[in-house]
Amino acid sequence: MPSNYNPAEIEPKWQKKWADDRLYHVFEDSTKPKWYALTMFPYTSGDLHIGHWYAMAPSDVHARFKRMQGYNVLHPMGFDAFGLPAENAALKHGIHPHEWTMRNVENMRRQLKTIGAVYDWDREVITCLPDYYKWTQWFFVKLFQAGLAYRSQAPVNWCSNCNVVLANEQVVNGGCWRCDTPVIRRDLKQWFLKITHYADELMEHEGLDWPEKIKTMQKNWVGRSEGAEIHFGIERSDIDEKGVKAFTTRPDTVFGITYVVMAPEHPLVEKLTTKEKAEEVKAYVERTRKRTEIERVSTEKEKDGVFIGAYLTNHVNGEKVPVWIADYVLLSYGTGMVMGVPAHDDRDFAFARKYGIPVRVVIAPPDWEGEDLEEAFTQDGVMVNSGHFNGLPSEKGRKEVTRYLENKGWGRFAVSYKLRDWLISRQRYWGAPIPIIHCDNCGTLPVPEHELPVLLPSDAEFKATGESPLKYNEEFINTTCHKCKSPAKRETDTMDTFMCSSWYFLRYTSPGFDDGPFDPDRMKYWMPVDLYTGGAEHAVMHLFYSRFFTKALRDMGLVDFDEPFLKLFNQGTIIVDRQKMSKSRGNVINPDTLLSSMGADVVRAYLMFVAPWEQGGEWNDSGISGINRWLNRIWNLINNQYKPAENLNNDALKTFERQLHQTISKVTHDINDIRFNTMLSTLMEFTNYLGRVKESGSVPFQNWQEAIKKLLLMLAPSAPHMTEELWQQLGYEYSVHTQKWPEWDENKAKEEEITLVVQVNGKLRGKINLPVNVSKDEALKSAMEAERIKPFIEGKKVVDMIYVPGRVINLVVK
RNA sequence: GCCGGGGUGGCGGAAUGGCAGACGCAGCGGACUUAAAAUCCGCCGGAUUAAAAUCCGUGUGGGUUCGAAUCCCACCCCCGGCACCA
Repeated sequence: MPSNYNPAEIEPKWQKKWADDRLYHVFEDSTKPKWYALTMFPYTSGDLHIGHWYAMAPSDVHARFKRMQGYNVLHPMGFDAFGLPAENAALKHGIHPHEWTMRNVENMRRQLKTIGAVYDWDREVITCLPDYYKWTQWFFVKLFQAGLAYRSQAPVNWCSNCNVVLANEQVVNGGCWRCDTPVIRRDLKQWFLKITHYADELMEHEGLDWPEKIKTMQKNWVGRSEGAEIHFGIERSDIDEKGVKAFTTRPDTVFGITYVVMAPEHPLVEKLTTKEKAEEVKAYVERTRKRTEIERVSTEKEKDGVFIGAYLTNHVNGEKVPVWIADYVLLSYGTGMVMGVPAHDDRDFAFARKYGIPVRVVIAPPDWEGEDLEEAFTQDGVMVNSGHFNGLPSEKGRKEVTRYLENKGWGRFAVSYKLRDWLISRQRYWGAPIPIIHCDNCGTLPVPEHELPVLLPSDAEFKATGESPLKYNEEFINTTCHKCKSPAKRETDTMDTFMCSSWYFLRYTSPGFDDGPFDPDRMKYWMPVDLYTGGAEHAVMHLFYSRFFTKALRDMGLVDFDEPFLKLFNQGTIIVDRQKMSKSRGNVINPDTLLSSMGADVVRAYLMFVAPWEQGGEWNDSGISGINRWLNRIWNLINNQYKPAENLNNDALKTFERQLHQTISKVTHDINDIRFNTMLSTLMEFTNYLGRVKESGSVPFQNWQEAIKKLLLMLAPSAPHMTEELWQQLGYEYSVHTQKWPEWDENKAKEEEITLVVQVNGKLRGKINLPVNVSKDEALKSAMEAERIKPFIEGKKVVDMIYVPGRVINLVVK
């Protein structure tokens, strides 16, 4: 009596057996090539939704495929467990962040297990546990010792809702990346990591198989521009400074400078401002301070500014140029001051018009005869009104002028970057404490290695006041200086959670290792990651930071590679009702209920089938039933006895073999190239074909059984539970997941007959079947003689014949 | 504004210079059933048509080619990213 496909019964059964047998236990096996397949680990938000499945299930399919191909595959899973939501939940519900987080870990681990992935849970990593964050702190100390971590007073991004500072990368459209609250500027003493040290290297993606999009985003984020720093003279007896610098990419326009603009926060503004202007300037600076980043950088807003009464000397022509301040000039970029060349910059042009500042043309537009400009001319041209540089093309002028300035001591070649150092201190509780002590005698000292971890006290009051909760924990804050033994204070800020995720992929290679963050030998065996999959939203956050970490570790001699992730793949997003899934919209698809009705295998396959993985797709309840029907069809195909017909012929068998081998070839290519949707449709087509063969019984039992076996092997990565069950029913040796991936025979896959499309004047008029080795002349002859074609060429002159072997014949007639 | 990606039946999508719409969903018709569900079979871009067949059809307009969804130019729309970076 054939059984029914009942995933609710077989899936838990096999998951338990695989776990009991440690089927997916991974160790360093030097006899096999290694494959490190990494999926971005989830944040411990509480519930796994279908979006998580969309990230995890297809990557598991690919990892399983690699296993069957003979690779020693590491495909680990863990939890990004520090972070604000834990603290917010604590404030809201009165649960301790640790308890909230670990409860979520429990639940999510349970849910992750239902996916049926090859995760080796012995390698699980949880970033909020002391045996992990000890090493996060250790890395901080190493970075500090290498001169890559420093503390500095600076204007920083502040989210007034989260009560915390944000790194530049975490400000999205002028708002907080978590809650969208517009960020404001605050002057605070903060810890930074010197990511700018690697600016040039981070722009390069040499040898990396990454999406163009991400590479471009990272390049733009670094924002390298070449130009010059130009000095201006301060000729004032009441001021010590003799000069001030501006950065420009257009040194060829220095003769066109008619004013300069400083950022309102520029340190010289107060000194330079004249008495008469003091009040006006002060008001403008105040207003700038209060503005959110969004208001300040909005391109919609008309630029405004204030003349501060002072003048600087433009060395190239000795002119005195007025000094303005305007909030569109940012202290954080370049030198915090720009030269104003209205004739050749759109912003300067608008600014000069508004305030009646003269416009002087120094790069002649084509056919220019000295008339006033209607708009700024920003392209290249010939230099005019520029002393002895007149007549020089502006492109050359950029170099010549800079060289001239350098000789005179009035400037130099310079490179400027948009990238800022990574701000990593956070004024919150739920993070790894920064392992630093402040001693009145010895200054700022890193905690010695043997004293790590600096444990996060469990009894801190975590009110979101904008100050570090640890500040008020006497027991935590008071310590002894290990150098001079006098009382000292601990640093009370915690680290950005992106610190934790910048090295977790190294920890997976040797979890539990006690003598360092990772076992150097095992790390060397597995790293770098061969395939990293996850969302594109981490382009200039996690992915960027991880590359920085790797390069810093390389320079410390801890790793010997330059890049952590060789191939990167970004999956798309699953949407519901044309919207992104989210709790607040109430459109979250809960995998748990799907599992009881259809099973994990159906959900896995549906997610891969719905659209190309990189594109993402819409969740559709009736769409998934198509996959459910298909898996049931396979189940029934195998559970109902196959009966060969009485008279078998060899041609039918040849066709059968050809179908099988073509399927293996197509499926292998598709799964290898991460084209899961077409891989599954190929398997569906083959299933439909097998259904017809079964009806006719046209091949011997032996061949049928062999084809079924290969079908199961090809389906095993996608539907691991069902195939394991059927594999066992057919009496094959446990487990289907330790079998070899089937191979195809090119000879058996080859077509014996080809179908040639026959066109007349480019229009399809018929098809002819011919042997594979047909000659050109024979093919053309057959085409002209075909019944369907004759009417179209009769009475006309054939002027050309195009023949593409195996594909098409095109008869051009007049 | 700039930089990516995209626009194909009722829907998700396939085909990246050679048969447009594979595969699946939905729909329609039929078989089985007392009936329904499930399953199986057939049809399923539009127009003309009894049918055969023909014509039209891949965002819009042009071009290259024997031949274009695919390549080139211009434009429109959608999605993602960046956006006073001097």
